[in-house]
Amino acid sequence: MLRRMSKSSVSRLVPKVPSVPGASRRAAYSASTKRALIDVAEQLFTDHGYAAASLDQIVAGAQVTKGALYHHFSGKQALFEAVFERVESDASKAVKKALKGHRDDPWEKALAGLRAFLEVVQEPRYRRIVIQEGPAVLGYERYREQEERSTFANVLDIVKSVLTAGDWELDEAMQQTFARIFFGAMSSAGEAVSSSDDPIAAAVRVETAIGFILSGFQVLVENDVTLPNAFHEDDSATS
Amino acid sequence: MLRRMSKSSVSRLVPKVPSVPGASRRAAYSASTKRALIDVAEQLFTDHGYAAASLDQIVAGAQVTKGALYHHFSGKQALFEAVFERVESDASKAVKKALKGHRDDPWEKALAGLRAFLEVVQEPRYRRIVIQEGPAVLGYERYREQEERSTFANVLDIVKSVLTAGDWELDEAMQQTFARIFFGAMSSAGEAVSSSDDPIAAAVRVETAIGFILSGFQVLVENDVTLPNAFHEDDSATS
DNA sequence: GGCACTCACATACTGAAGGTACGTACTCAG
DNA sequence: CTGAGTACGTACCTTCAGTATGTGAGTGCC
Repeated sequence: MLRRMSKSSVSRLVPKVPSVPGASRRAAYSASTKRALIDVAEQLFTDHGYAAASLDQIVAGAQVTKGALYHHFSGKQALFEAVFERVESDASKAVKKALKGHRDDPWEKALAGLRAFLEVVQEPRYRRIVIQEGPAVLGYERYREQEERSTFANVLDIVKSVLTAGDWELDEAMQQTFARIFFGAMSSAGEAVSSSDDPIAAAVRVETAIGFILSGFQVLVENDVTLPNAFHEDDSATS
Repeated sequence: MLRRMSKSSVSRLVPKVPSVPGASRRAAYSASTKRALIDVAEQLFTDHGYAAASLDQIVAGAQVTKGALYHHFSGKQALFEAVFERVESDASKAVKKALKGHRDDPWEKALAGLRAFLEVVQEPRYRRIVIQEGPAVLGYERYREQEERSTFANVLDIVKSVLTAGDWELDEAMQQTFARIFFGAMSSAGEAVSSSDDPIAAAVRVETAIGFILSGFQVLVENDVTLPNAFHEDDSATS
């Protein structure tokens, strides 16, 4: 029973060795198995969800054993986190790419970002891994840390562009608040789009609605309407 | 070893028997244990999350055995769903209560609903069970069905009030879209509020931001600006 | 008022799945 | 060439959701 790497080395590892030429062969093999684990895990997590995807299935799909998995990851949750980061990273890149070339008109930039996000959110892996399972598996704290430096950063960027369009002086906290609101709006809208019977029509409706909201914003900005800072003073009129 | 109902019947069931006078004693006992299970499950799900809360802990807390649990519920998920429904129902009632007496001014109604929701969303049980774990445990489909007839219904009600304030003719789908967007915005904002270092200040910021967005709406409505229906016709200007 | 019947549980067990301890072949520096 | 460490594989343990089955207290019926 000593035919250890008979199948795996031939059918999976060998074709992917020249990924990083500078590194040693062992490191290349190691990186390859790690990628294979993440690949298979992403697929199974997307298809069946976190709880229903067993580690046995994952390691079988990657043609390794649990020993390999626990060598690369501290546990199932860490593996999920690796998958999560990659999906998030890809999504963030896609949105960021769509944002290029809109440095001049922040409103166009916002709409471009919205369209890109509505595309991303229709990917099953993003829906399942990031939106649906992310908060529960990672816990809201870690979930938020991850979002903070990827998709949410994009939204914050857009929001800042739009807000500064009217020469506004808003503190960081208030900008974050606006970004949170729009981020939540887009996530929810995105979910509605992707789970709709007619995603295209739903996406159009979302664009229309958010476009309208942005129009209201624009009108206020152009008319130099400031934020109702009265809220900051006291709570005099609590019914 | 035949002291079966020695502890349970004395310490827990007896004091709650006269809950439903008309029903038989057996039914009263049964309802009492079911409630106890839901109570304990709600607590443990809130404190430790769905996965980390074991059925053994739950039945121990309710002073029953797994036989009782599986008599009342088909499984762990069904128990969670019962908890979910109650938490959602309570939240919905709280918001609905705050909405009363604002039939005249839809804008005030919206703000009142917002404030009530921001209160609700700070309850740990709502955060954990509905927002954080709900989508993952129930699956997005069932999650949405539940929301549809409770909290989301409230938001839809508010949105319709606001939209019809300007004598608008919007189809149901478009109203639903607006409601989805605001619902997502409020959920996300609520999460930000409840996980903030200073929830009160965060709540004020959210109120300010959403109030501002509503102001933009109001301006558009009062100036008879219609929705950009051009989106519905074609996609002529896709960059 | 006795009696069968059923409901509302309790008890004991099973299988699956995440995690761990330890062994081993292969690689690479020297 | 050789010792050391890496990158796994193997076997086992533990926890936990779910199941099969038993049983006594209520309840309807006569």
